[in-house]
Amino acid sequence: MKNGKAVTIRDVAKAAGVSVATVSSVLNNRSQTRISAETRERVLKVVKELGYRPRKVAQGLRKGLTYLIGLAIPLQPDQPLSPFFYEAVSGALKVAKERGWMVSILGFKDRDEELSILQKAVNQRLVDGVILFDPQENDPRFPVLKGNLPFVVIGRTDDPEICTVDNDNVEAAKLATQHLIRLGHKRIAFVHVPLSYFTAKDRLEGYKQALKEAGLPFRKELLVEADGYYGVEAGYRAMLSLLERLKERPTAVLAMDDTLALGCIQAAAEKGLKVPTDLAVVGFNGSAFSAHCEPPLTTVRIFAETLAYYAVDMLLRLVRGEVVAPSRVTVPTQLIVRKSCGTMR
Amino acid sequence: MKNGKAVTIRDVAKAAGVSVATVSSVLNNRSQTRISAETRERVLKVVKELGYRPRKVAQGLRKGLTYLIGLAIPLQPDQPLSPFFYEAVSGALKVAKERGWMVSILGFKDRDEELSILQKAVNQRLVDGVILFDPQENDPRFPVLKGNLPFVVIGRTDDPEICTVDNDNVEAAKLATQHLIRLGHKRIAFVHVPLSYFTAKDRLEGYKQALKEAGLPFRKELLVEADGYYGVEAGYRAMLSLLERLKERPTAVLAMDDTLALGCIQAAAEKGLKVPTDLAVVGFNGSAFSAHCEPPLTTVRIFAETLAYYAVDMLLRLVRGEVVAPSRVTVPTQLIVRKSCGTMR
DNA sequence: CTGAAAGCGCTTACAG
DNA sequence: CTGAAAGCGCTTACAG
Repeated sequence: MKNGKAVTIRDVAKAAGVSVATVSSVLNNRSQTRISAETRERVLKVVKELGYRPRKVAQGLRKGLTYLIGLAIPLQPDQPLSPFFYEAVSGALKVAKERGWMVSILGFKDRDEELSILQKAVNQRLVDGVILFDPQENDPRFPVLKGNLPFVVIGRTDDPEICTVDNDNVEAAKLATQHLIRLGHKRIAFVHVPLSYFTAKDRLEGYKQALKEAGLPFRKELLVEADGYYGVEAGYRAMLSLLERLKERPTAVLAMDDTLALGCIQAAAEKGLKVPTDLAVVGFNGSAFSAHCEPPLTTVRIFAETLAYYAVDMLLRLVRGEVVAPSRVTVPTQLIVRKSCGTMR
Repeated sequence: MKNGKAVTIRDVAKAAGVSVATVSSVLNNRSQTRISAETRERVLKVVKELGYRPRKVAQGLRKGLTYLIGLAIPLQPDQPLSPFFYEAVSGALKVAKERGWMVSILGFKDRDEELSILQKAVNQRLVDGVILFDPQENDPRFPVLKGNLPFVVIGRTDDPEICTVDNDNVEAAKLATQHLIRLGHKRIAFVHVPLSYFTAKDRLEGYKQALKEAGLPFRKELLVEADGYYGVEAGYRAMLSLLERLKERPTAVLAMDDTLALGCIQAAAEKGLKVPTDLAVVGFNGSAFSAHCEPPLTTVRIFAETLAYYAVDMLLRLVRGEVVAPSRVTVPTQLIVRKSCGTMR
């Protein structure tokens, strides 16, 4: 087939001396149509000889499918992607491949671009379904997609009709906070992204619950919203502003993400504070680098690959119209204790 | 259109009282067919009202295109992707979007899987073209693709017929080595991936040239091949074995990648060596984390986003049959001096 | 057990 | 200036 015209089902049919319908039936193992063993064998032989494989795009047009699922992922050239999404892509790819689907990255730099890309995906039927990340309250993406394109959200939503895959973020943050409390900390800061994100909301809730159960007061002044969503710089700025603002500084900080935690460590260093002796730090995600920074980061491991695996699995069932009841899957997290949180005070 | 059947070109034609051919001509601005201003306007109005957008997959079948380009990227769940690929995806997405193409990730865990995926891409016409990374000598991927599917390689090849986008890796490694020499180093180790990769070969060449021009001897014992391709662990093991093997230890090390460099720093620490005082370290890539590790890493910045941008641009021209002469594009690099290489000895 | 025909949603010569 | 027809490469009822 090198350099030649691509071989089509027609070529196979001609070479095998049967109709294209027969070739198709053999290849798809249609139960409706019984094919004699010898015909089937002849067809299969020719298929193998010619190296024929049905064109996905042609099957797709006929079946109304693109065999493509889209991952709506933030991609800023300057601000490199969080390892979280890397793992997610990897998990998505895994299921997709198993099921004969492909994964396309729907990259965007802000919410507006994301919305326009999703709208385009709907209009041009670019993909069969979409995976969405980081849901917010009144998420503007849902109305664009609802009823038009199947989608699954990684995270929590307030709309019970939407399929989601999420961690128990309340529990995760609670465990992390309890760990710090057990080490003797009483003033624990919390660095978070905007609370309109359910993930931030849930983790704040877990943080509060842990304090409450330990009989510690919740102090609003120990909360900081990172101004740049995620990222080292954002964490750095958040921690710096916190340290400058507070009369009595915190002895520990729980950061919503490893990159934010890294930024906190930098800010602390700049203020002459040593981690973990002067400031205990705990992050979220358990990204690869978290084990290799200085000091190694205590973190709540989020299994992004697993989240994405389940999400795509669910999405593919939606695409096939298999799921009726909206499902919500919960993936466990895991506290990884390293040096940055220190030991008993 | 919510929940209803998707609107097709037929619907538009009917609503506008014209033929589908006319709608298509209007939408594609065909120069062959002159359409009267009023017809065009009427069609455009209906298109807007109905929110019609031609289905990509249908256009594709007709034009023999998938409007999809594939990025063949290593993806091991356990070993998270290097930031290099992140940036590359981002660059690829940028051009693709500009030109109305989509990007699909062709993930694989080893060379065998990569080959089988590429073969599948050829047979099933999954994509219109492919971007390949990290070329080797006698690269087994080229024969699979050549003549069957357009492709562009990020890196250097020995086959002049293949389109490539690359850095001048000889020059880059030379500049980095010269910098270390200028700081007073005479025993500079080089941690590299297998030399069958052209990138490793070229960087070794630059390293050698710098030594030679400075009148320093090239010592084979200062070379180490990382056993795990890239990654912190691989760098750690490489450096450890080097330190244990050598009687007289190096005062500096050039690592082929930031993750390898990070591993070298860890190994050094374990052996009681301080970076940069006891050991100067220089990496490659300039990944985001390189500015935030301890100490901040001196590194040769590789602009993966730009590499991918040019590669996809070139690939799209190949797909359209525009490029005749095989092209090779070279993207500049940049030495970023931070703390890990230290100062004058 | 197998084939002829219709059709998925477009675009493109070709007529008129 | 515009439309009828063919066709991209498949799959799927439907005949026979």
